[in-house]
Amino acid sequence: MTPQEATRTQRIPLNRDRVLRAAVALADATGIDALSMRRLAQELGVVPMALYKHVANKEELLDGMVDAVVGEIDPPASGPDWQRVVRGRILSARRVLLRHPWAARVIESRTGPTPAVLAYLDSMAGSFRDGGLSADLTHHVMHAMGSRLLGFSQELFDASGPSGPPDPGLAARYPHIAELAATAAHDGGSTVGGGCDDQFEFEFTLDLLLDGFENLRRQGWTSARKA
Amino acid sequence: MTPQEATRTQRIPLNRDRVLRAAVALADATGIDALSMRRLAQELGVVPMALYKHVANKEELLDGMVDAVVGEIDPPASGPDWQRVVRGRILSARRVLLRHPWAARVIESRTGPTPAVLAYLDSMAGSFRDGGLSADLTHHVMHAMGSRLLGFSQELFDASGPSGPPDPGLAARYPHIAELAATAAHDGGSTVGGGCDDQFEFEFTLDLLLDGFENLRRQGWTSARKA
DNA sequence: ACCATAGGTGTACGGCGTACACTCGTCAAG
DNA sequence: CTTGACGAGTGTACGCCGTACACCTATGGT
Repeated sequence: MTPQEATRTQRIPLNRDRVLRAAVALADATGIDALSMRRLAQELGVVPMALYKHVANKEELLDGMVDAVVGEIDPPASGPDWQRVVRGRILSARRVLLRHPWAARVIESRTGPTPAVLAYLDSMAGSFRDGGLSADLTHHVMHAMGSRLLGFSQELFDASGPSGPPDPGLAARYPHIAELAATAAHDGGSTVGGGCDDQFEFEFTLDLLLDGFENLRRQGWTSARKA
Repeated sequence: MTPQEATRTQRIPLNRDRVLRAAVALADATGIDALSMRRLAQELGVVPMALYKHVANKEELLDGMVDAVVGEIDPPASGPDWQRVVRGRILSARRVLLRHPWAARVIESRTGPTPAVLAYLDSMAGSFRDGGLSADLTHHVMHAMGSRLLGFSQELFDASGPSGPPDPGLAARYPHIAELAATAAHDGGSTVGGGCDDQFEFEFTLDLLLDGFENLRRQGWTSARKA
């Protein structure tokens, strides 16, 4: 086999998707700390700088990996019981994050939410709204779920729009998020800026859990596992 | 001023505490990504390798920083109302983590819990026990709180003892944690190893929140802020 | 007066992300 | 068929990182 033939057969010319998939696979196999541009390039049989024709830099690579992983989460089921719908979706998200143990930390390390994350959050908010929760309640409920159960940390929400007037068209793409942002904006409570009252959100979740715990305590709750 | 005098006056010979405090201050001021051994050494007017006489490596430096920060959390107040006690303590922890925005991520990135974190968790568990919650319920409640509200992620708990028989003496130092570990061990449910049933803990929290949300919804809950 | 020791130094290595200039294969226009 | 633009992959190089290792030097106990 001549070198040219060898070259010709192995060229499958490498596109952004192949790069992202290889990156996810490498992170799954060897951990996120072992994922370097150089190592990834080697895995793809290519020189490190070749990757930069497909991703701008490592940050964008990580963004792409996050989107790939979040894209694995099942779409919401349909049904009349909103708790069932939300529960199933979140358990699907949890399964995805268990498949990619590095993902939760990477998601939390992103400075701004990526499109797939926004879409996921938007559709989740939609499930609450469809279940009959008010936009107001949905807003706080989303914050509460952000307390790790969604896999995403709190700050993710705030980062969505710190700059000036909201991008029109964003409301069209993510209607539920836009609705939540609106409710946050027009109840000009304790915060000065346009953002959410983080302190309120935190205490909302905290008190909800504490009351729940107290109820369980009063009922003499026990985990009742089959021993 | 001779060089010797200059040397003598500026020598405050640098100990582990000064290193840790400088590291925390540097991370507070410039962000955790800008905290490098070289930069920190420069801040202390010293050559990079000098730091290694006081911390074994960067991981241990980060451990030390975590302990320093967690040590800032107020001790639990005393009082008959356990919800008040826990609430106050957690809000203190939150204030600390807001003062050191890098800390939450660093804490979650540690592979094993540091002594101050263990002490904090132990004393928190003690507050629940003192409030009358059973050891069993306290166990799950701690997991639920670990869902970000404590500032620490879930996995922190599991890491506490994956290896063999538990260290005797640890039970003496952290009695409540030992108690929780015991309840986890002897209800040999769905898990094979000695650890917790993560799935159960996750769903426990999830269902608690969901039921809380549904109750709020039924009551037509509204955030009732003074507009 | 001696020397062990603890704290600080200097040099060096391998790995990282990536800027920049290049080569080379492909393909459309002349 | 020639040409030349262009996109994909290359090679070299820079500055940062953590840290191993050998060295110096002041201090304090004998």
